Amino acid sequence: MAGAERALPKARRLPRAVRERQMVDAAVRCFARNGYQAASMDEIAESAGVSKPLVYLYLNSKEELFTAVIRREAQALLGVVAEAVVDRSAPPDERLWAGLMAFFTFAAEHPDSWAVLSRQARTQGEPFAGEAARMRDEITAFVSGLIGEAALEAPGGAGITGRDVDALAQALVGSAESLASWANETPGVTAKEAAATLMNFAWSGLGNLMKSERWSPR
Amino acid sequence: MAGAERALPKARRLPRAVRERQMVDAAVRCFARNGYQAASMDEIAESAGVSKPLVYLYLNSKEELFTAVIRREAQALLGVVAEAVVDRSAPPDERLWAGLMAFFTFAAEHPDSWAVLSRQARTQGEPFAGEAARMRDEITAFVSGLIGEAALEAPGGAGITGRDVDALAQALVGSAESLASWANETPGVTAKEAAATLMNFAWSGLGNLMKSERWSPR
Amino acid sequence: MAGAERALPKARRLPRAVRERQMVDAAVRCFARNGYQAASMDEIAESAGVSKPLVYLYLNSKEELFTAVIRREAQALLGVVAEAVVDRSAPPDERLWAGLMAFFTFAAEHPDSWAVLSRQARTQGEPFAGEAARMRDEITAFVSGLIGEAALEAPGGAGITGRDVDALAQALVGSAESLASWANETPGVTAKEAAATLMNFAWSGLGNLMKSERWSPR
Amino acid sequence: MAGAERALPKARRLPRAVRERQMVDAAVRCFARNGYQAASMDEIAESAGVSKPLVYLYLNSKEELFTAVIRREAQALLGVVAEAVVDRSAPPDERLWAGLMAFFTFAAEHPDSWAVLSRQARTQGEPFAGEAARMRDEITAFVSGLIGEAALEAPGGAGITGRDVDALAQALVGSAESLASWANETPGVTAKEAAATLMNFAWSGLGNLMKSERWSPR
DNA sequence: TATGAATGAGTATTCATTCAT
DNA sequence: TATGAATGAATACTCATTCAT
Repeated sequence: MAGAERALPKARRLPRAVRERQMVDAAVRCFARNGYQAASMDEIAESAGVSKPLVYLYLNSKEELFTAVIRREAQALLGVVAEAVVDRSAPPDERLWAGLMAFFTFAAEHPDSWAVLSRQARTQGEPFAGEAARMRDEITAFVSGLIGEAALEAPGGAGITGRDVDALAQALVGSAESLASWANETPGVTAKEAAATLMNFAWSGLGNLMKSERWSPR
Repeated sequence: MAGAERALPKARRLPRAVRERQMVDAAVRCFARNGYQAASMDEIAESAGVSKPLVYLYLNSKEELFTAVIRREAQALLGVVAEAVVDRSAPPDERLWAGLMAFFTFAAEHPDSWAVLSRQARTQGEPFAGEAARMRDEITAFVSGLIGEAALEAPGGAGITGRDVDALAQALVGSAESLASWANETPGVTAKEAAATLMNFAWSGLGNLMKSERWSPR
Repeated sequence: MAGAERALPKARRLPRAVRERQMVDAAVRCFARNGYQAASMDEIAESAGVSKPLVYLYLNSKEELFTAVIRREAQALLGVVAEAVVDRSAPPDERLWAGLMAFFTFAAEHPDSWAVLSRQARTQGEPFAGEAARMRDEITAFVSGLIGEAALEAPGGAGITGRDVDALAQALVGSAESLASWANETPGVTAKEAAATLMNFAWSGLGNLMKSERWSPR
Repeated sequence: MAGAERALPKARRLPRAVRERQMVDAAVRCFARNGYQAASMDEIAESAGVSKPLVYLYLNSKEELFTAVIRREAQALLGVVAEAVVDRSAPPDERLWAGLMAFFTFAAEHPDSWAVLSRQARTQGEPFAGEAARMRDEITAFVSGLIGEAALEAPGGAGITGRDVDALAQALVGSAESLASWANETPGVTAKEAAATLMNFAWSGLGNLMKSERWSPR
């Protein structure tokens, strides 16, 4: 009983930067659980422990808040992946492995972030749309690059066209997304397992492609 | 008085089944373009050429309408794929190829249907959630089956566990989804190309796996 | 007690046109008493005996509702004035008298209408602005016409320029506005008195002007 | 450390009177452009170059701030007009002329002040209402006095009643208001022109009245 | 079978105002 | 003297849903 004469449950008068972070954190949670439309500003404000006007004072609108969320989380995700693959002297398969590990680890450690990003990555109707899609494109482009590099090293270029590369990148990114979400909702699946599955699935397939061992109908 | 005093410009008094189909068609369009939350019942009713109360009379609620949409479209998609792979005597790779062709063809021919299905397939927050997820699970299970079969035929089972199989199925389904959406929004990409990409990407990868040629870190 | 088994205080299910009129009526009252900004849609809906959504269904927005109000009331006012002065063969003073009588009578009989119109007639900041100002300009132009006619008949045109005419019209309209509002808030002042005051004030002044009896400083 | 370590870019710590003037100045601008309701305290504080709490510290509330604005501007307007007509030995027409010149000059030189005053002069709904109306009444009373004086000098009193005088004053004030606003929004119209128009319009009309030359219907 | 009329319950957003320093 | 941080209360507008016919 001594001390603590009025337990202050909600820390008040915090500096703007701190409050702003709290708000975006809350928004990540809410958008992750309900999606953009169904999440309400009331809910977000309450979840952040502040009043609605303060959210508007700092973040201006639901749309800007969402944009801030996507940007921050996308930046974080891209950041860890980029750092993992930064060593350009490493062989492509090791770079891919490192990137995948970083990616699956991020998704596992920040399930809400991943939920927001993946949910919105393919949504087009919304007024903002692009923000998340842009990040996906960035990742896809990076993967395209990796695959392209590998193709160049292949004996005879393996007859792989630019569109082939794009399509393969789409496939690879799609399977990574799918695996990440599945891993998050399936108890006991680790980031390493997910990465290994994808590595095996993808890399050996790509390897065969590079050796011109293509499957064709009939 | 004699003769057509009611000049039915908008065909009225149609049998229930027909009206219902019109409504679900309209709903597919609207949900595809705007998503579940942003699509409005007003919009759907107008797009179907009927009054709102009629929509409620036949479909009861927005949620049930959406469920009906997902069910019908999922059924259609599953139907064409199932029919394509029905010949259990065919070799697994040919069955997979046939299934992929059916899948990508459906997605290409019914872009709105595919948009609704894929957009909702991984959404969890909504009150209904399951409907679309259920279909995805069904497809994934079928793919798991195919992969499992292949593993059994492999010399020594190749040391592939049940969860390996599930993970591979998730990866495969994810890449199919990603490729389908990419194909739909990229002019000039045909269903056959998409299917071929995936077949090469996946099947050879799987083939290597079966031969125990696994990639592992270090 | 007999009969009236469930006194229906609010007539329900009225045809759209009727409801719409009720709403605009209510809006006239509210805008008159509180001005555009301070009047709330809740208040207007309640005053009209309907729910807010119905107001929006029929009138679309506060701005459109206000525009509808101004348009309807301005039309009504212009209508009675125009009808009063329609006989172009009558001498100008009689036409002016008839117009003033019509104007002051309208203002007296529809004090709310007059309040809305006069309050908004000179407001410029609002997003719509023009609607009411347009009506004032129309009236002013008509008065300009009358004065211009009179000037033409004057011996030697009396040296009156176009801008003189405009200025005189502004003065005349301003005094009419002022008198109308004063009459409405001063018990016992009739429309006829107000019209007579203005007629004397204005017409004789104009008469002198026409005779070139101008006042000048020094 | 030595020397100007506080480089006060925005002059800070000003004496209260100065700050207060800045705030009221800013308020005049904002209220003039947007009206009472639409002007926001944020806007006013920013326009005054101070923080909102300071505005509240000095002016207490939006309503009091507005009252302060009206009072100051009305005082200023009344002041210049009163000074212009102070010579009670001058003939009435010259006093009126001097008053009108002062009025139109003020309106032209302080368009924002005039905008606030005229916009609010006839507004009744607002909670304060009176402040601006009071000033108008004061001016009207003064004009009434002038007209009454003239009537007394007229041969036989010209049969002019007290209410006639009030009505004429309303008309005169109304036309002055209208002309002032018109002059402010019409490029090239000078205060002198406006005053001359009104003088001619009004004074000759009044003169006729005094000579019992009344217009009457029929 | 079909609809025009109507609303309860929200949602994003804004604003005057105050507290703690 | 001066302000950054914070909010209660309102406001315009929307939407899924139902009633009466």
